Amino acid sequence: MPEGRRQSVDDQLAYLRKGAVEIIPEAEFRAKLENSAKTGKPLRVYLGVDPTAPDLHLGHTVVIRKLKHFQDLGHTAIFLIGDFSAMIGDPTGQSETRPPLSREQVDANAKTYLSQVFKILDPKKTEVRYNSEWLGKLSSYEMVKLCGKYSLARMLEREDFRSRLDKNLPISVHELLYPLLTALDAVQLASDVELGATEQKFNLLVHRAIQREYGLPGQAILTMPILVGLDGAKKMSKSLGNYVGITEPPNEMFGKLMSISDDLMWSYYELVTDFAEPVIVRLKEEVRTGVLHPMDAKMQLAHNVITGFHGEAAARSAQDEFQRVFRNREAPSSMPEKRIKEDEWPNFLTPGTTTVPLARLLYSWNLANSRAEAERLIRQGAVEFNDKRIEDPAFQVALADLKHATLRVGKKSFLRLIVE
RNA sequence: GGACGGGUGGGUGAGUGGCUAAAACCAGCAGACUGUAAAUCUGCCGCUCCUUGCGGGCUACGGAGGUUCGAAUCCUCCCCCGUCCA
Repeated sequence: MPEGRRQSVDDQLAYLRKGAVEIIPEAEFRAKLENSAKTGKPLRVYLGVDPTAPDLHLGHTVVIRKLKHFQDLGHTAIFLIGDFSAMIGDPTGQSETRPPLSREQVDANAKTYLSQVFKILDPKKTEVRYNSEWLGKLSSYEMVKLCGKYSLARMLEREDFRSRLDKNLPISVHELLYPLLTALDAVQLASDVELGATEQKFNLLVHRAIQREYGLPGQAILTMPILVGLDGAKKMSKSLGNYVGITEPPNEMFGKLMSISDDLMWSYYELVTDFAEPVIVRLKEEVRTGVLHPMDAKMQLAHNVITGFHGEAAARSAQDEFQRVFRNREAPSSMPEKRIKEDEWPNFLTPGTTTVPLARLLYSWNLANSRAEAERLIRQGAVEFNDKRIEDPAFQVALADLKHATLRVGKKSFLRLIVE
């Protein structure tokens, strides 16, 4: 829905509601939109993100895309980097206390975050703020005053704390401070709306409550679903390894997106593409009735997502490559290369021979995490050397055979060797 | 500060002196089947060395010592977590 600056409130509402789980309170949110339409004053909408990891993945983009929607409608998008709060650690969804991040890590992460966020948001129209700006100089007096505005019982209502308490797991006192401190962001920004994933609901509501304590009207909150990771079970996260990073190369993205289950595909359509709701419904129906092959629907999804980050041409070639390698089982058009100088060979050679154990090569080239694993892979038939499957774990490769050799490990790893 | 309970491999969690690189389950990896799906089935799942063998060596049950031919299992001290009491 491009350039909807002067759209009706109903249209805005419909657009903003797509994919959202909850808008609290709904009526107030509508009133804010109406008021904004009347006065011509854009709403101040913010999303706070703690730079806890250096890279964004598709899961992060769900809520960033929603912020983008507000931006499209002419409202003020504020991207808040929690450079201070990241050093406390958000207890949300954590079964244990987070290790604190150092200043250096946070700064480095914040930097890469922004460049990635601007793949989605319009940098010229985005207000970027850092919460160290005000939290960094908060006095202990103000801190105590802030703590006086919320009760322990209410704090402990929160699911994460409850369950940890029940399971006799530790909760550090500083973790209680997290929602309170970040509430000052909402106060400082004088936000009308705050966005977040559903797991942030508690924090967002605390922010609203504290804003009112500080004499502000109290923001509306809009929550988005958590994107399920590639495994189809847990939330997408880097540490679980079930993610698609938004800076990943197109081929990588394509393969990862194709590996999700058919069921999961629809929530990806919903949350990480701009296909309109009716289009998604139609596709779903076509797959159900057998008009459209689910694999083709999934390819279209992958294509669309990749186009957003890398452009149409890259998406197309990723798709071609995918067909080639995985459907037609051909070698990839280009594979990673390992260059090695001829005079380095002696390091590998078995003394007194001119051969080297294949397992050792796999390990040295990072195709296996250990020699033991390399031998395992060979034993299980996962390894091809020059298109021939090797099953002897003690297989020796002759030096002469190594010039312009290719290695394949499993379905996804290829390596071309170039001896210079 | 006191009393009590607990800390095992990526996770959950068995194991109370040798048969335990450590049950079981989950996760993960590979192969088969496919649409590189999912589900399912089969195998693997600490590191290392070689002569690739039901091979050798090393490391591992919070930490450090000790007892013992032998310790995840017993003893001592320490660290960490929780519960109750103050």
